[in-house]
Amino acid sequence: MSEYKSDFLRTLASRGFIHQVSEPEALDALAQSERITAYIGFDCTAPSLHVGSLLPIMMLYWMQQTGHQPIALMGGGTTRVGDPSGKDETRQLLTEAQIEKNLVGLRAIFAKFLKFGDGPGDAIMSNNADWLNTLNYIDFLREVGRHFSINRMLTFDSVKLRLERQQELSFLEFNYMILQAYDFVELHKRHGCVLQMGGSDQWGNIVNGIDLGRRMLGAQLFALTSPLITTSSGAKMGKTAQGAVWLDANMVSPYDYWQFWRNTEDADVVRFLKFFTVLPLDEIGRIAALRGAEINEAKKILATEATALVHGREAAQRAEETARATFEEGELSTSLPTVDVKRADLENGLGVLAANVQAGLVASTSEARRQIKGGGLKVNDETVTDERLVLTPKHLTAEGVIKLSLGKKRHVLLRPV
RNA sequence: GGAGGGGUGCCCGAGUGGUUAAAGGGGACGGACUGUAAAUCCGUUGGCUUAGCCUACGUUGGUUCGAAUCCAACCCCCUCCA
Repeated sequence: MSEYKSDFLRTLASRGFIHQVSEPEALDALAQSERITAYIGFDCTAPSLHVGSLLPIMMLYWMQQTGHQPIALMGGGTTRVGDPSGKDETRQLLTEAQIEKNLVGLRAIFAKFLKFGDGPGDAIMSNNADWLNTLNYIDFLREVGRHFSINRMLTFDSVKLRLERQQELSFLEFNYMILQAYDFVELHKRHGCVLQMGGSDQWGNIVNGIDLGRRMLGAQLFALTSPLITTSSGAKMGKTAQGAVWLDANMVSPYDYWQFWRNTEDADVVRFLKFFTVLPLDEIGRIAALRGAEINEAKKILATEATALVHGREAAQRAEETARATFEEGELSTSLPTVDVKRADLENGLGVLAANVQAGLVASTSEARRQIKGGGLKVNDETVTDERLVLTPKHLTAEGVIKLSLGKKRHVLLRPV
């Protein structure tokens, strides 16, 4: 771990980002002697990135911080093929228009973590559609395809798994690894990129790229993968009942984003501080000394720091303050997530069931009914016992809102307009 | 192309004519206990205008007082053979 001499690898290693590295000594020496360029590929199957993509983004961030050049590669071309790794079923294909739309959203997120530009060390955003879309099939087969052995490709986990389980693997998907390998070569030619990083499930794909680079160009390329992160209780990272935790404020509000981190399991706090904040390690070390209920303080730091990276310091502090007022003071904070209701509807009387559905706390009136039976719904902090309760302007608090709560953690304010 | 097996709720999986909105498990949500944690325990887990009604067991028809369960056709998946 600490035997790395370059800032780059030392930083990544000490914060827990490294799972496997190919030829670590050579890469370490290279990163020490010159500015290196590395890339990570992101697929654009969704309009935004979620917490699951944060880890690779942070790797690019640290890379730039330690004086190297990161490339965020958008898989505009490969998204049209679909990575079979780790999936049982063929992935749905997206139209070009959808992909194009998604790319716009992703760009905005990267800009928060990386400095883009034309200077040395400035980050580059690239799109593999630029070279994949115009490939000539026969030329490609002759130049690139000749270097791939089917015998060997069949031994890769991503392929082997599908074959063993007798699950369909289309020729289209089978080509994914070739295209990804080709990306690496192309980025080496264009930008002198020598390193591809990614999650540990990408190891095989990355190594393919290294091989191809050596065969086609005689270049020495490197691979670095990060561990697969799950929570301590084994759950996948970044999923909640409401779905993925997106990095786009319109999809997941800064307050909800803050709450996501605030609810981290005890055992994960230190690890997450290293991954998802940029706090120096000695400070994290001090935080790590907290025990028992004090860990709550660590979680607040994690939540605020992680939120600040994505949504800005101001929004993070506002989220922290909202949470403090709501949970610690038991006060009503008007900066809780708010849903508008028509004033006329309220004057006519709005059923609690419908109100909670509108607020998005429950998916259906049936669910609202069940939650009331289980004592899980509150109006202005009073448990609802009668599902026929009707909300009227009388329920408005001094602040002019009605507070609806599901369980202890989820609160929404209804505001008449 | 031939022979056999199978498609059930968010997922896995039982159910072979009636009290089946469908066992059991997982996940999820709520409650209790806590520290807005984990573990544990309890409850809930199709929808609606909820003492009732509607929709649901691959699709479409049929048999029957009554079907997830029986029949026919079709679609899809798997196993073995070619």
